[in-house]
This record gives sequence, C-alpha cells and structure tokens, in this order.
Amino acid sequence: MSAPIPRKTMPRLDESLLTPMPPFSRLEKRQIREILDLASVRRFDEGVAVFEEGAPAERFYMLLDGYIRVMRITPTGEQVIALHIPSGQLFGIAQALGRTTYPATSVTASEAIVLGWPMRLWDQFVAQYDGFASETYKTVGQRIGEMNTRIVEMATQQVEQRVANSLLRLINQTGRKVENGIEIDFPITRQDLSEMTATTLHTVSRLLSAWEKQGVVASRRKRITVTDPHRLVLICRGEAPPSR
Amino acid sequence: MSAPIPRKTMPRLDESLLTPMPPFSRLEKRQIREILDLASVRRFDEGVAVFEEGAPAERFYMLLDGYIRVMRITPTGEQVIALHIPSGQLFGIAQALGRTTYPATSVTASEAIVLGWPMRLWDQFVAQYDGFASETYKTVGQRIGEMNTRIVEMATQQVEQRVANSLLRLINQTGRKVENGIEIDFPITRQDLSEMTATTLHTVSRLLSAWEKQGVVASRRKRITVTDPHRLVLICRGEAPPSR
DNA sequence: CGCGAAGTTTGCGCCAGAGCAAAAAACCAC
DNA sequence: GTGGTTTTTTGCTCTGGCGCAAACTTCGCG
Repeated sequence: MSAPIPRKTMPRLDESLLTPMPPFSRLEKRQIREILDLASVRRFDEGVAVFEEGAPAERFYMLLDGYIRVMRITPTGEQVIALHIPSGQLFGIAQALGRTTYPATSVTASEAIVLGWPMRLWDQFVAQYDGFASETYKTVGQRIGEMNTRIVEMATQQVEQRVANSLLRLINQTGRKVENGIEIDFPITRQDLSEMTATTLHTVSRLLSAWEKQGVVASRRKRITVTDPHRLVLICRGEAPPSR
Repeated sequence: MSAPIPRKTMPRLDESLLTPMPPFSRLEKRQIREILDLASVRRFDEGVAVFEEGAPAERFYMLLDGYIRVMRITPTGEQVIALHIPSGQLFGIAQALGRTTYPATSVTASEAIVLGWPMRLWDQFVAQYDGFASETYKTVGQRIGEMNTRIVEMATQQVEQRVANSLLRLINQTGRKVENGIEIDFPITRQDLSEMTATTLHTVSRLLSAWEKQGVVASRRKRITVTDPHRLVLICRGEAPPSR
C-alpha cells in the first residue's frame, strides 16, 4: 500500500522560506523580511484554481511547495496543459509582461503552499531589489524555450515520442527518487498526460501499458514511476521500435 | 502580370526611423540619434538567416522594414516556423531573457532592412532609456500569448482550422489591402504555410484550391490574397462545412 | 464492508491526413 | 523564345491514432 501523503503544514513566515528562491536569493535577511510582511500565504488543495484565465491580474504569486499546472480551456471545453511550475518559482506575473489580465488558468496539481502579493508591489520590488527583475526574466526565458520546444514536438513527433518526452520532462522537473526508479512527485492521471501531449487518455493508457510490459515504467492510479529513463530517451528520439 | 517588387532602398539613418517604434517612441530626438550612432544597418535579401539557433547571442536587432520568420530546425531536418515578426519590433533579444545563445533561427521572409546593436549595449539602453525595458517586455508578453494560442490550436483543432487561423493571423499582422481583398505582404509558399501549421504542403495546397473554388482566397505563386475574411473566420471556428 | 465515483484498460471500426508519385504550371536567366 | 528550376496541383494508398463502447480496478466514504 502507498504511504498516506501527509497534509502539507502551513509554514511559519520566516526568511529561510525565501532565501533559496532565485528571485530573492541575493537579498539580505532584512529585505526578505520586508517582502514577507507584505505577502499573504495560503494552502490550496489539489485541483484548485489559484487564478483563472481572463481575470484581472491583481496579484502575483510564488509557489513555496507543491506543483502548479498552467492550462487553457478552449471554447469547446477542452483543456490543454501548457506547462508545470515547480516550487520556488514566481507565477501569475502577467504584469511584468504588460498584461492586465491573466493569460491562462493556474491550477494546483498537488497540495500547494502559495505566497501572494498585490500586483502594485511588482514595480516596487523591481525597483527596490537588485536582481529581482533579471532573475524573473530568466524564468520567463526558460518558459518561452519550453513552449517553443512543445510546438516543435507537436509539429514533428508522433504521439509515442511526445508522451515519452513529457514524461522525461516531468521526472526532470519534478521527479522524486524511489525504490524502483524515479516517480513523478504529484498525482497525475492518463487524462492529464493526454492534455499535455495533445492526444487522448486512451492512447496514453495503451502506451503506458505497453511500456510497463517492457519494464520502462511502472504505474498505478494517478502515479507514474519511470524505471528505465535511458530507454525512454531512446523512445522519444524515435530510436526504439514503436511500442504498439 | 505582377508588378515587379521594387528593391528596398537603404534608408538614411535619421531619427524619423525609430520614432514610430514602440521601444523608442517616448524618447527625445537627441536620444534617438545617440542610439542610431551605435547601430549598424543592413539590407538582407529574402530567405537569408540573420542569426542561427545556438549561436552566441552577440547582437540584438530591430526590424525596420520587411518581415522576419522565427524558426527551428529539428535534428531530422524538418523546419517549424514559430512566428513572424512585423517591422518595428525588436528581435534577437535573448539577452533580456537571460540567455547567452539564440534559441531559434531568424530568417528574412522578404527583403528586409535591419538595425543591429552589440548585446553589451542592452543593459545600457535599459538603464538609460525610460520605457525601453517595459515596452520590450510587452512585446515578449504578446509573443508568449501567441505561442500559447498556437499550442492550444495544434492540440485541439483540425488542419483546416489551423491553416485558416494562420492565414487570418498573417493578414492581420502583415496584410496589405489590394484590389480584390487583403494580401499577405511577403512571398509565402504552401510549404511555408505547412511549416506554420504542422501539416504538409500537399494538404495546404488542397485546402487553398478548395477555398479558391469557394471564393474565399485567391492565390498565385508565393502570394496569397484573402478575398472573404469573414468566411475564413467561420472556417477557423469550425462553423463552416469542411472544404474537402 | 459495501457502494458509488473516479480512473484505467482494452477491443474494434473508421477516417483525416500523411506519404508517395507524377504531371502541370509558373517563373527565371540567358 | 528556350531550357531548367521551383512551386503547385492532383490522384491514390495506407495507417496512426481517435471515437465509441464496455468492462474492470482502485479508492474514498458512510
């Protein structure tokens, strides 16, 4: 049986919270305490929207613990997952890119602890704290790179390669070492994976089954462990024979 | 017969060049002259790379005239067009996002006139010229939005809708009013369009033929004119019967 | 422990659109 | 004009993976 996942506890707001986070890492303790004094902290259950696409961008956030899923919903109700945000990153920073509304919906992919500040403090932080802006834009640059890669993948790769790619990205960003391999550190369904790779939950299920037979992954309900990452790399390069 | 397209002439470097361009629009003439003094200007033929993916990001650019196509090339040699940049925008601004190499290749989609500065001036411009940074990041924000939309489209729409969408985007961004409709303002092949929509030139050709029969578009070699934009909107919403 | 809900697996038929091939048309340089 | 190259069109075949349906498994909860 799986060990029950302990409920995330509300952290005390002290400066050790933010010190490891890149946008704040160069600051003095005193400055971090100032920033914390202005923040609100909240715990979210899994699957809850922190903010929704189109809503006025009134706050920006930092993810202290857990995972955030950035998604868009089409007029016909289909969901597309754009990316996952690991803890330690800012999100909802629409303001920094000159937007007045959020361009996508942010949903917790696991339980999560989130700090939030009113958007009007953004310019203040940028002006006041050295490196804050540049570190943030570095993150933005990374996300652009990821999106670009996504586009190229979707344009040129087969479903099997796309799913393999997504799995690898997930274990790189959010992988946790476990007994028999590396497990994705938050609950994820076949449906989720299909929304990340532009396919259907049926096809994802078939692929995972096939891979499981080959010993590449092990999975249970809402959990996926990659047991043979190297093999998965071959698959996503198209260097392994198709698994169906 | 098509009127021969006049060769773009090398502009004189005076401040009227940059005044209409957003990142510089709030500056005084004196400041703009400073900026121009530091720039090099070059004319590119159609289909020439301004910089290539992976190369060290040594310069950043502004497109004065013409169109730039941002693309990536996969290990297997397939090309994917990420977006088109219209004149008046900065590009190759990897530095601003904390990157030391260019994340994609920029190729001229038409003849083009391009200003370039050494990257070390970037921080100087940001520090020295008010609004320069924020206007730039606004552009970045727009491009992120576009990429996001692209991802959603590719994930949820049929080929016909994607191509229709791309055409609409092109005539919005780069359309030129002509006698019988709106023409895309630079030479574009079926192949190009297929690389923008993750399909094949064959499928694009079939679609354009069908649309031409219905009076939605008119096309000749490397030129596409949309004669019935409203109809095209219906098609990309999936509200018109499939054209095949 | 038993029930219902949520998530997963699997089978089967079908079709959008890719892949291949070949011809036609448009354009260019000389 | 002529010859050669690039781009476009069109026909045909074949298949990856979607859509639908139904059974099965796992989990949470009273």
